[in-house]
Amino acid sequence: MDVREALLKATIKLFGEVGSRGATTRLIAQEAGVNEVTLFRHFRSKDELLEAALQSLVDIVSAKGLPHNPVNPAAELTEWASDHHQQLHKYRTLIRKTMGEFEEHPEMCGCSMKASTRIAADLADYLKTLQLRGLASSTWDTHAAASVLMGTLFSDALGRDAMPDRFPYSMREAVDLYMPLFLTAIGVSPNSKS
Amino acid sequence: MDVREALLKATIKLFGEVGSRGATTRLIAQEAGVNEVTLFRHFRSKDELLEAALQSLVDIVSAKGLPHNPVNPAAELTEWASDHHQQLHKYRTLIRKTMGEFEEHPEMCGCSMKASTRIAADLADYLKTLQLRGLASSTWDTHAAASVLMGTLFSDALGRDAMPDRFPYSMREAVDLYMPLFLTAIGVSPNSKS
DNA sequence: TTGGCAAGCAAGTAACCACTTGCTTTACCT
DNA sequence: AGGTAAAGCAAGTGGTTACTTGCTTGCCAA
Repeated sequence: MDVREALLKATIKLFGEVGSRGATTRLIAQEAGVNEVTLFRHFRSKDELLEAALQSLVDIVSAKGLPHNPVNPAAELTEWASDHHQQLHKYRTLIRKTMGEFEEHPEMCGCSMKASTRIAADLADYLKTLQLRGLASSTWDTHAAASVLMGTLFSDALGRDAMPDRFPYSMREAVDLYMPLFLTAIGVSPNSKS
Repeated sequence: MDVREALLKATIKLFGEVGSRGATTRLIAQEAGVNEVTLFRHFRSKDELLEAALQSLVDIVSAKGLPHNPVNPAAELTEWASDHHQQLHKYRTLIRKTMGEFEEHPEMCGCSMKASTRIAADLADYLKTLQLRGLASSTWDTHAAASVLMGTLFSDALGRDAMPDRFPYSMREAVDLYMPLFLTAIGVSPNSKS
């Protein structure tokens, strides 16, 4: 397998476990199964490696999008939320580290932040379409509603393992508990079927 | 002023800025205006200092509670949310670092997690009371509803500075945009006045 | 005046870090 | 067989880290 790819993969894994300062070049090289010197032959510095690793991850993780033409808002939003929730949970340790190091490595975190911003914009667009077509009530702000749903999923996926008492229901039940609340909030009938 | 207190304060400030690995004993001592050796005369190790510092902070930060007897749910929840939102935003860098180092220092983060869990339980209790007294609908789970509100405020307070595009409204407007959505979700009239 | 305690200060220790250098080995291509 | 490029390996460099040691200074009370 490609050495460069193995280094990127090892970097992502270790970064998620011990952060950028804990992920030493020695550990990364060992995890990738290559010599430490080889690491510096492929990347000029550790910072360059970190940035490339996070960038490669953002390229890989492309979330499923919402349909451009809403047909069954309740079903479409629920499926989207479930998928987004799982993605967040899968990368929760990485996301936590990235957030924690935002002040120190803003350029490194920038790419993941952009991904999140794009997803939020897509969701807000979808919600706007629902309003325009009369499939939802029009008394609320689309960006605010998108923040409510994404914030709920985000804090659940990231806080669930650290604070089990705060989430006394399984990951699978979670979305089913959140969605009726959200759909009621935006005035979409939870029972509609196509 | 007390040396020990100055060290705790400096530790909290630096931890919020550069994390536990970045907050070196040299920096902490310099920030506190004492000699580095003095630091080790007051605390056996850096870890002991970090734990004491976070513990002291949790003792200081005691959030305003919700009333035991709901009178005006919309007003009471809005005031509580605004207060909680401001607290989260004030300590956002510290919270980010704490989350990022959860895997490495679980015992250190445990105290702040407990605080969050207690606040969530209080909110869930309040919401349960609303249901029992017929002040809200009863079709939703109280813990899930608490997670929706707290998750929304949490991700806004922590993500606002990193992703300004995702939150195209000011911090003061934010709660006013979120609350109508949440109150609608739990079946509380947003317009009720006492 | 004297004793004790808290803090300052200079220096040092052992470990670890990112990164470099010089050289050898392996593998593949013609 | 021979040439080339990539990887391994041992060793080292300069810097930083947590933490220690030995000694001096200042202050307050008996």
